Amino acid sequence: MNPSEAMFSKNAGLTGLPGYALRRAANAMMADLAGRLASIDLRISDSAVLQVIGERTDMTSSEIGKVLEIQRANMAPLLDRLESAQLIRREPIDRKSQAVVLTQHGLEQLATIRRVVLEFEEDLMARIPARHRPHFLPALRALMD
Amino acid sequence: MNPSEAMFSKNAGLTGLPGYALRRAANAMMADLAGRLASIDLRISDSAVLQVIGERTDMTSSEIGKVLEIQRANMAPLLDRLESAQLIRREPIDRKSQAVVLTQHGLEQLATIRRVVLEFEEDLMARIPARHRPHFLPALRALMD
DNA sequence: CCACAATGCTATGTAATATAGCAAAAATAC
DNA sequence: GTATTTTTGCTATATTACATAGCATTGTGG
Repeated sequence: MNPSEAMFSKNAGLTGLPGYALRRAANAMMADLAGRLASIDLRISDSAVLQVIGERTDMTSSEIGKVLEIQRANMAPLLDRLESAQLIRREPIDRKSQAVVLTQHGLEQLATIRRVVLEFEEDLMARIPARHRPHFLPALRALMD
Repeated sequence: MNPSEAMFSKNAGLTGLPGYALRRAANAMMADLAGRLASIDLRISDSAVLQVIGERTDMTSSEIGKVLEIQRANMAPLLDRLESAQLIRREPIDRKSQAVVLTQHGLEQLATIRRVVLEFEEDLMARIPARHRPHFLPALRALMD
Protein backbone atom coordinates (compact mmCIF):
# COMPACT_ATOMS: atom_id res chain seq x y z
CA MET A 1 0.00 0.00 0.00
CA ASN A 2 1.44 3.35 -1.04
CA PRO A 3 0.37 6.74 0.36
CA SER A 4 -2.26 7.50 -2.26
CA GLU A 5 -3.88 4.11 -1.81
CA ALA A 6 -3.87 4.70 1.93
CA MET A 7 -5.38 8.16 1.65
CA PHE A 8 -8.37 6.97 -0.28
CA SER A 9 -9.02 3.66 1.40
CA LYS A 10 -10.67 3.79 4.75
CA ASN A 11 -9.27 0.46 5.85
CA ALA A 12 -6.20 1.50 7.71
CA GLY A 13 -7.25 5.04 8.47
CA LEU A 14 -4.36 7.42 8.78
CA THR A 15 -2.08 4.65 10.01
CA GLY A 16 -1.67 3.62 6.39
CA LEU A 17 0.31 6.82 5.90
CA PRO A 18 4.01 6.50 6.67
CA GLY A 19 4.27 10.03 8.01
CA TYR A 20 1.42 9.50 10.42
CA ALA A 21 2.71 6.09 11.44
CA LEU A 22 6.12 7.61 12.00
CA ARG A 23 4.62 10.15 14.38
CA ARG A 24 2.65 7.56 16.28
CA ALA A 25 5.57 5.18 16.54
CA ALA A 26 7.85 7.96 17.75
CA ASN A 27 5.30 9.02 20.37
CA ALA A 28 4.91 5.50 21.68
CA MET A 29 8.66 5.07 21.76
CA MET A 30 9.22 8.38 23.56
CA ALA A 31 6.64 7.53 26.19
CA ASP A 32 8.29 4.17 26.75
CA LEU A 33 11.78 5.60 27.07
CA ALA A 34 10.61 8.51 29.21
CA GLY A 35 9.03 6.01 31.57
CA ARG A 36 12.20 4.00 31.86
CA LEU A 37 14.30 7.11 32.50
CA ALA A 38 11.87 8.53 35.04
CA SER A 39 13.09 5.99 37.59
CA ILE A 40 16.49 7.70 37.53
CA ASP A 41 14.94 11.17 37.35
CA LEU A 42 16.09 12.02 33.88
CA ARG A 43 14.41 13.27 30.79
CA ILE A 44 15.11 11.87 27.36
CA SER A 45 17.16 14.90 26.34
CA ASP A 46 19.08 14.81 29.62
CA SER A 47 20.16 11.27 28.90
CA ALA A 48 21.12 12.18 25.34
CA VAL A 49 23.37 14.96 26.59
CA LEU A 50 24.99 12.75 29.17
CA GLN A 51 25.58 10.09 26.54
CA VAL A 52 27.40 12.45 24.18
CA ILE A 53 29.61 14.00 26.85
CA GLY A 54 30.46 10.53 28.04
CA GLU A 55 32.70 10.14 25.01
CA ARG A 56 34.62 13.40 25.21
CA THR A 57 35.49 15.74 28.04
CA ASP A 58 36.02 18.88 26.03
CA MET A 59 32.66 19.60 24.48
CA THR A 60 31.09 23.00 24.82
CA SER A 61 27.38 23.60 25.22
CA SER A 62 27.00 24.68 21.62
CA GLU A 63 28.91 21.70 20.31
CA ILE A 64 26.64 19.36 22.19
CA GLY A 65 23.72 21.29 20.81
CA LYS A 66 24.96 20.87 17.26
CA VAL A 67 25.39 17.12 17.63
CA LEU A 68 21.97 16.64 19.19
CA GLU A 69 20.16 19.38 17.27
CA ILE A 70 19.28 21.21 20.44
CA GLN A 71 19.42 24.96 20.18
CA ARG A 72 21.75 27.04 22.30
CA ALA A 73 18.81 28.67 23.99
CA ASN A 74 17.50 25.31 25.09
CA MET A 75 20.84 23.96 26.17
CA ALA A 76 21.16 26.50 28.95
CA PRO A 77 18.27 25.38 31.17
CA LEU A 78 18.98 21.76 30.32
CA LEU A 79 22.57 22.03 31.54
CA ASP A 80 21.41 24.02 34.57
CA ARG A 81 19.22 21.11 35.49
CA LEU A 82 22.01 18.57 35.04
CA GLU A 83 24.32 20.78 37.07
CA SER A 84 21.81 21.07 39.94
CA ALA A 85 21.54 17.32 39.90
CA GLN A 86 25.32 17.18 40.27
CA LEU A 87 25.67 15.22 37.05
CA ILE A 88 27.85 17.69 35.14
CA ARG A 89 30.16 20.58 35.78
CA ARG A 90 30.95 23.59 33.59
CA GLU A 91 34.67 24.17 33.28
CA PRO A 92 36.03 27.34 31.63
CA ILE A 93 38.05 26.79 28.46
CA ASP A 94 38.71 30.45 27.81
CA ARG A 95 36.87 33.59 28.82
CA LYS A 96 33.98 32.74 26.50
CA SER A 97 33.62 28.99 26.18
CA GLN A 98 33.28 26.32 28.77
CA ALA A 99 33.62 22.56 28.66
CA VAL A 100 30.76 20.48 29.96
CA VAL A 101 32.16 17.53 31.86
CA LEU A 102 30.68 14.66 33.80
CA THR A 103 31.04 14.65 37.56
CA GLN A 104 31.76 11.41 39.38
CA HIS A 105 28.05 11.03 40.00
CA GLY A 106 27.40 11.78 36.35
CA LEU A 107 29.78 9.05 35.33
CA GLU A 108 28.00 6.57 37.58
CA GLN A 109 24.60 7.60 36.23
CA LEU A 110 25.90 7.25 32.70
CA ALA A 111 26.51 3.55 33.29
CA THR A 112 22.88 3.17 34.30
CA ILE A 113 21.71 5.26 31.37
CA ARG A 114 23.67 3.09 28.96
CA ARG A 115 22.11 -0.03 30.40
CA VAL A 116 18.59 1.39 30.30
CA VAL A 117 18.96 2.79 26.80
CA LEU A 118 20.53 -0.36 25.42
CA GLU A 119 17.73 -2.47 26.80
CA PHE A 120 15.21 -0.02 25.41
CA GLU A 121 16.79 -0.08 21.97
CA GLU A 122 16.89 -3.85 21.93
CA ASP A 123 13.25 -4.12 23.01
CA LEU A 124 12.35 -1.67 20.29
CA MET A 125 14.12 -3.62 17.58
CA ALA A 126 12.67 -6.86 18.88
CA ARG A 127 9.17 -5.62 18.17
CA ILE A 128 9.95 -5.20 14.49
CA PRO A 129 9.49 -8.41 12.46
CA ALA A 130 12.90 -9.80 11.55
CA ARG A 131 12.59 -9.32 7.83
CA HIS A 132 11.93 -5.58 8.23
CA ARG A 133 14.49 -5.03 10.97
CA PRO A 134 17.65 -4.44 8.95
CA HIS A 135 15.88 -1.80 6.86
CA PHE A 136 14.62 0.29 9.73
CA LEU A 137 17.65 2.32 10.75
CA PRO A 138 18.81 3.00 7.18
CA ALA A 139 15.33 4.27 6.30
CA LEU A 140 15.24 6.55 9.34
CA ARG A 141 18.68 7.91 8.62
CA ALA A 142 17.61 8.76 5.11
CA LEU A 143 14.83 10.88 6.60
CA MET A 144 17.02 12.58 9.14
CA ASP A 145 19.26 14.40 6.64
CA MET B 1 25.06 -2.27 13.16
CA ASN B 2 22.89 -3.27 16.07
CA PRO B 3 22.09 -1.13 19.13
CA SER B 4 24.91 -2.44 21.31
CA GLU B 5 27.47 -1.87 18.60
CA ALA B 6 26.12 1.62 18.14
CA MET B 7 26.20 2.42 21.83
CA PHE B 8 29.85 1.62 22.18
CA SER B 9 31.19 2.93 18.91
CA LYS B 10 31.57 6.65 18.63
CA ASN B 11 31.25 6.64 14.87
CA ALA B 12 27.62 7.32 14.40
CA GLY B 13 26.94 8.93 17.75
CA LEU B 14 23.42 8.47 18.95
CA THR B 15 22.12 8.35 15.41
CA GLY B 16 23.25 4.73 15.30
CA LEU B 17 20.46 3.98 17.75
CA PRO B 18 17.11 3.24 16.12
CA GLY B 19 15.15 4.89 18.92
CA TYR B 20 17.12 8.07 18.67
CA ALA B 21 16.98 8.04 14.89
CA LEU B 22 13.23 7.49 15.10
CA ARG B 23 12.88 10.60 17.23
CA ARG B 24 15.03 12.70 14.96
CA ALA B 25 13.28 11.50 11.82
CA ALA B 26 9.88 12.15 13.35
CA ASN B 27 10.90 15.65 14.40
CA ALA B 28 12.20 16.49 10.94
CA MET B 29 9.03 15.09 9.42
CA MET B 30 6.75 16.99 11.80
CA ALA B 31 8.55 20.25 11.08
CA ASP B 32 8.19 19.67 7.35
CA LEU B 33 4.49 18.85 7.52
CA ALA B 34 3.78 21.65 9.98
CA GLY B 35 5.40 24.05 7.53
CA ARG B 36 3.26 22.84 4.66
CA LEU B 37 0.08 23.08 6.71
CA ALA B 38 0.93 26.52 8.08
CA SER B 39 0.02 28.02 4.72
CA ILE B 40 -3.57 26.93 5.28
CA ASP B 41 -3.45 27.84 8.97
CA LEU B 42 -3.75 24.34 10.31
CA ARG B 43 -1.79 22.31 12.78
CA ILE B 44 -0.87 18.71 12.18
CA SER B 45 -3.47 17.44 14.61
CA ASP B 46 -6.11 19.71 13.12
CA SER B 47 -5.52 18.15 9.74
CA ALA B 48 -5.65 14.65 11.22
CA VAL B 49 -9.04 15.35 12.77
CA LEU B 50 -10.39 16.82 9.56
CA GLN B 51 -9.13 13.81 7.65
CA VAL B 52 -10.91 11.30 9.87
CA ILE B 53 -14.24 13.12 9.93
CA GLY B 54 -14.02 13.42 6.18
CA GLU B 55 -14.93 9.74 5.97
CA ARG B 56 -17.90 9.64 8.32
CA THR B 57 -20.40 12.26 9.44
CA ASP B 58 -21.44 10.66 12.70
CA MET B 59 -18.31 10.60 14.78
CA THR B 60 -18.29 11.99 18.28
CA SER B 61 -15.40 13.81 19.84
CA SER B 62 -14.39 10.82 21.89
CA GLU B 63 -14.56 8.45 18.93
CA ILE B 64 -12.25 10.72 16.96
CA GLY B 65 -9.98 10.81 19.97
CA LYS B 66 -9.86 7.03 20.14
CA VAL B 67 -8.94 6.69 16.49
CA LEU B 68 -6.22 9.33 16.66
CA GLU B 69 -5.11 8.64 20.22
CA ILE B 70 -5.98 12.13 21.31
CA GLN B 71 -7.41 12.34 24.79
CA ARG B 72 -10.87 13.71 25.45
CA ALA B 73 -9.38 16.58 27.40
CA ASN B 74 -7.31 17.62 24.41
CA MET B 75 -10.08 17.16 21.88
CA ALA B 76 -12.14 19.96 23.40
CA PRO B 77 -9.84 22.92 22.66
CA LEU B 78 -8.86 21.34 19.34
CA LEU B 79 -12.46 21.18 18.19
CA ASP B 80 -13.09 24.67 19.56
CA ARG B 81 -10.35 25.92 17.31
CA LEU B 82 -11.72 24.11 14.26
CA GLU B 83 -15.16 25.43 15.05
CA SER B 84 -13.94 29.03 15.33
CA ALA B 85 -12.27 28.55 11.96
CA GLN B 86 -15.67 27.47 10.60
CA LEU B 87 -14.28 24.12 9.54
CA ILE B 88 -16.53 21.92 11.65
CA ARG B 89 -19.84 22.04 13.45
CA ARG B 90 -20.99 20.16 16.55
CA GLU B 91 -24.39 18.57 16.04
CA PRO B 92 -26.25 17.03 18.99
CA ILE B 93 -26.90 13.28 18.76
CA ASP B 94 -28.64 13.05 22.11
CA ARG B 95 -28.41 15.14 25.25
CA LYS B 96 -24.91 13.86 25.94
CA SER B 97 -23.13 13.15 22.68
CA GLN B 98 -22.59 15.26 19.63
CA ALA B 99 -21.48 14.50 16.13
CA VAL B 100 -18.60 16.47 14.72
CA VAL B 101 -19.29 17.28 11.10
CA LEU B 102 -17.51 19.20 8.39
CA THR B 103 -18.93 22.52 7.28
CA GLN B 104 -18.89 23.47 3.62
CA HIS B 105 -15.68 25.36 4.24
CA GLY B 106 -14.30 22.36 6.08
CA LEU B 107 -15.04 20.14 3.12
CA GLU B 108 -13.25 22.52 0.80
CA GLN B 109 -10.23 22.70 3.10
CA LEU B 110 -10.19 18.93 3.32
CA ALA B 111 -9.53 18.73 -0.40
CA THR B 112 -6.51 20.95 0.07
CA ILE B 113 -5.38 18.98 3.10
CA ARG B 114 -5.54 15.75 1.16
CA ARG B 115 -3.46 17.22 -1.61
CA VAL B 116 -0.87 18.65 0.78
CA VAL B 117 -0.66 15.49 2.88
CA LEU B 118 -0.42 13.18 -0.10
CA GLU B 119 2.39 15.23 -1.56
CA PHE B 120 4.10 15.24 1.80
CA GLU B 121 3.79 11.48 2.18
CA GLU B 122 5.12 10.87 -1.30
CA ASP B 123 8.08 13.19 -0.74
CA LEU B 124 8.79 11.39 2.51
CA MET B 125 8.78 7.97 0.91
CA ALA B 126 10.87 9.26 -1.97
CA ARG B 127 13.69 10.10 0.42
CA ILE B 128 13.97 6.49 1.55
CA PRO B 129 16.19 4.35 -0.71
CA ALA B 130 14.02 2.04 -2.76
CA ARG B 131 15.24 -1.20 -1.21
CA HIS B 132 14.27 -0.04 2.27
CA ARG B 133 11.00 1.57 1.27
CA PRO B 134 8.63 -1.42 1.39
CA HIS B 135 9.80 -2.25 4.91
CA PHE B 136 9.26 1.14 6.42
CA LEU B 137 5.53 1.23 7.10
CA PRO B 138 5.35 -2.38 8.34
CA ALA B 139 8.16 -1.68 10.79
CA LEU B 140 6.47 1.45 12.08
CA ARG B 141 3.16 -0.31 12.47
CA ALA B 142 4.82 -2.99 14.53
CA LEU B 143 5.97 -0.26 16.90
CA MET B 144 2.66 1.55 17.12
CA ASP B 145 0.19 -0.82 18.73
C1' DC C 1 -34.05 1.60 39.68
C1' DC C 2 -29.48 2.28 40.70
C1' DA C 3 -24.64 1.63 40.34
C1' DC C 4 -21.46 2.35 36.79
C1' DA C 5 -19.50 3.91 32.61
C1' DA C 6 -19.22 7.26 29.07
C1' DT C 7 -19.24 12.01 27.42
C1' DG C 8 -17.63 16.60 27.11
C1' DC C 9 -15.34 19.68 29.39
C1' DT C 10 -12.08 22.97 32.57
C1' DA C 11 -7.90 23.67 34.63
C1' DT C 12 -3.36 22.74 34.90
C1' DG C 13 1.26 20.69 34.17
C1' DT C 14 5.18 18.84 31.41
C1' DA C 15 8.40 18.18 27.68
C1' DA C 16 10.37 19.33 23.47
C1' DT C 17 11.12 22.81 20.48
C1' DA C 18 11.14 27.60 18.58
C1' DT C 19 12.19 32.75 18.11
C1' DA C 20 14.15 37.20 19.45
C1' DG C 21 17.34 39.57 21.60
C1' DC C 22 21.72 40.60 24.19
C1' DA C 23 26.52 41.25 26.04
C1' DA C 24 30.91 39.63 25.88
C1' DA C 25 34.56 37.33 23.64
C1' DA C 26 36.80 35.36 19.86
C1' DA C 27 37.82 34.87 14.97
C1' DT C 28 38.35 37.01 10.58
C1' DA C 29 39.08 40.36 7.15
C1' DC C 30 41.32 44.21 5.84
C1' DG D 1 46.33 46.22 14.61
C1' DT D 2 41.99 47.78 14.34
C1' DA D 3 37.30 46.94 12.57
C1' DT D 4 33.72 43.92 11.31
C1' DT D 5 31.64 39.57 11.77
C1' DT D 6 30.79 35.38 14.10
C1' DT D 7 30.40 32.59 18.09
C1' DT D 8 29.13 31.66 22.71
C1' DG D 9 26.16 31.41 26.53
C1' DC D 10 22.31 33.13 28.14
C1' DT D 11 17.27 35.26 29.35
C1' DA D 12 12.69 35.58 28.26
C1' DT D 13 8.93 33.96 26.09
C1' DA D 14 5.89 31.28 22.89
C1' DT D 15 4.17 27.13 20.62
C1' DT D 16 2.84 22.42 20.13
C1' DA D 17 1.78 17.96 21.58
C1' DC D 18 0.47 15.42 25.17
C1' DA D 19 -0.66 14.26 30.17
C1' DT D 20 -3.39 14.11 34.72
C1' DA D 21 -7.15 15.30 37.85
C1' DG D 22 -11.47 16.43 38.56
C1' DC D 23 -16.45 17.37 37.49
C1' DA D 24 -21.40 17.55 36.09
C1' DT D 25 -24.44 15.41 33.16
C1' DT D 26 -26.31 11.65 30.72
C1' DG D 27 -26.80 7.16 29.11
C1' DT D 28 -26.71 2.07 30.05
C1' DG D 29 -26.57 -2.77 31.98
C1' DG D 30 -27.70 -5.67 35.70
